[in-house]
Amino acid sequence: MSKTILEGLNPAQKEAVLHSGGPLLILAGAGSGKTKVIVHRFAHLSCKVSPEHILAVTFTNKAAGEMKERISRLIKKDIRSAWVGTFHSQCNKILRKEIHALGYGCDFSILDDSDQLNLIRHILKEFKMYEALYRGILSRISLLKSSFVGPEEFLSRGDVFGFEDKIARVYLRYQDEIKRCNSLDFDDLILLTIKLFEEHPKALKKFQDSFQHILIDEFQDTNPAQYRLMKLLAGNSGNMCAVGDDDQSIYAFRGADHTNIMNFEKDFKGAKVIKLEQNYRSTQHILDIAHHVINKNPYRHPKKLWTDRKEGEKPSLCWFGNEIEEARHIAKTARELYLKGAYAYNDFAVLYRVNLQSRAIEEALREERLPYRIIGGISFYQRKEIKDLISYMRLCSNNSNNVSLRRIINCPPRGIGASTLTKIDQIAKKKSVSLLSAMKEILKTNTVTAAIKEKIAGFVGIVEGASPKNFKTASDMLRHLYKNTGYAEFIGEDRAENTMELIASAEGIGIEAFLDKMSLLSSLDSADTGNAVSLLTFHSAKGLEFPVVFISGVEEGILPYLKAQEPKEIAEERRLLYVGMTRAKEMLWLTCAKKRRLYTKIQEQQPSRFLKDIPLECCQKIEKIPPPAKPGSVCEKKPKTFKASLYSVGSRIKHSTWGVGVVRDCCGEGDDQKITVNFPNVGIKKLALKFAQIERL
DNA sequence: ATGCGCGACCTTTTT
DNA sequence: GGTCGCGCAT
Repeated sequence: MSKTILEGLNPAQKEAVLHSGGPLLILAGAGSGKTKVIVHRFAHLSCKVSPEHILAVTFTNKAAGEMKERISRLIKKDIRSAWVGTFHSQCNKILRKEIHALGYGCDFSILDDSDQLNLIRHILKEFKMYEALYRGILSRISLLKSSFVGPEEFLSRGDVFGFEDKIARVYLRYQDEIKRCNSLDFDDLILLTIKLFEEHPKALKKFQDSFQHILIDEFQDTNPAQYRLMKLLAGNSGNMCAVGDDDQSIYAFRGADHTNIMNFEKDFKGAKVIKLEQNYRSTQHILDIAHHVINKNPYRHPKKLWTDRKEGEKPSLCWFGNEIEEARHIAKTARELYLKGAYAYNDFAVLYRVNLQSRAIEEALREERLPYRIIGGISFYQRKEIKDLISYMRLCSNNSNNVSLRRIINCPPRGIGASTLTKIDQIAKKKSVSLLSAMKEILKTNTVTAAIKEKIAGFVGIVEGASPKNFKTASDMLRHLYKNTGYAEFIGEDRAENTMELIASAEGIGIEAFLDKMSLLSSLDSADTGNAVSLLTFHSAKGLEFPVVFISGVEEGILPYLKAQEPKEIAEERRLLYVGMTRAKEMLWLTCAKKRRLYTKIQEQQPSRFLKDIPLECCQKIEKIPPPAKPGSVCEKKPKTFKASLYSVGSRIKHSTWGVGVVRDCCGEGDDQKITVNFPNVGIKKLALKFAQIERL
């Protein structure tokens, strides 16, 4: 058993896995086998203590899922019930059992960020504050919460300008409001768990005893609250193992504090520190330029990645007239590599700083007929119809959830508008009850017209008729709601399809479990299957790797982004580039454009300051491609028309002698049609349709 | 109560 | 270029 656990590990990894107990900090460079170490360490520990006594936390469901799977494969045990999960899901699990000690009901709802934004907007309106900055306000509040600054304390700090004062008032109100809704936001999940432990030592003791070892992934991304929670749980044993890389800290804007890494050794005296510097992902050339970029950052744990893989091709740096040419070059290069047969579509990734950059790239890829997928865009679960139906469910299972009620009270329109809602709100406040209870109150009185009463009664009827105890599964409840709320008639065909998909995904799942899952799910969790070029931001690229990576827009204003001004912010932008570069396994392109269209303005762009830190000799070529001389003469937007060919790119065919292959290119028309096919065991072949004996699969 | 036009506004976002 | 909220008109 123990032998397989150590198999294939290098000395540093082995040391990390075998470390017997006490605080351990693993500084794991990009591609150094970080997850492997955590998985193997978990397996090693589980030889002595049972898996339920190990707490392993990650930031994403995806990471947690992968970790679970790899662990159970390694130790050949079902660990589905083990404590391997995200910070938020672990806290949810604890709080569902223990939150009554803090005066909440255990049926609390979890607000997602659109719920939070709606609430903030509502509060601003109520305060007659017409700030267009509600997004900024929410993120301020979240930052304050995750660093333990309560509204009262924030208020007492005072400030002369009054804006902070306003935020403090909104903050206070926000906190009261969600408490009244028996709801928790993501920060509360962490904060209330801390509160529980700090105010109820017995509860803390119980979990401290239970968790004999703690493993934290992506430690550089923890915020002060998350770190404090982990320190509490580690208690005196200090059996805490944190794995992270300060060079990959790119979430400071969300409160992540990578100085947690620096503080670890202070907080845990005698902590063992192990560096993982051998990289298993990239070629030496890629590591070299990445190192030149990151090495300029002050305050980092010095480390230098190395590899014994081949040197590979030198990364390329290209410079184009505008973002369209840049995108075309990327698409063309990808296509050429693909046609050579060396790479599949999903070996390519195009990375960018801001989502709007994807537009030009998408267009170019379509022109080249390369399939692509955008990772991390708007997710299925953020669609209005999905969120609405979930809100109905939330309200029905937690009648105090005013946030959900506000969302759907007039959706589909049922004649309960702003004025009626205000009336309901006033009554709710006066009697300090939930909005739904206030509506029921109104029905008993004669304070509103009969017409409005009827509408209110209709809504209350819907909610009461859909009590969760009436249903066995989440899908039953959704089906019922979809019909009885009038939603079915309210939405169009394509949206109806989405709701069907939602209902299908809820099949056989309990209502509470389903709601938890929906609250704690993210866009990145949805399937990433399919063979396609990936388009994604640096942020979404973290933790991923691709044989061929294009980094677009390496320009001042994009990377570093315009809004990054402070040295701290610039340092984070630099880390973004570093994260991007270290995604590449074999080939890496850095591209820039002289002119770039941002929204409606066309801007002159300068090369990024970060490029100056890369020695010339480290790059294979610096291509300068001047913009076309005559703008009119170049095919502006030649709408390429393709005859619907029997054999489209990507389809599979069978050849009489070479067997099964994948069509990589089609050209010519009519009798002249030729296709390029890659036969895995034979290679690339060009076939004339007229002669070749092929059959479509 | 709803529908429409105008203007402001844009990062990144694991939960 | 697209979204979202506001204010005005119906």
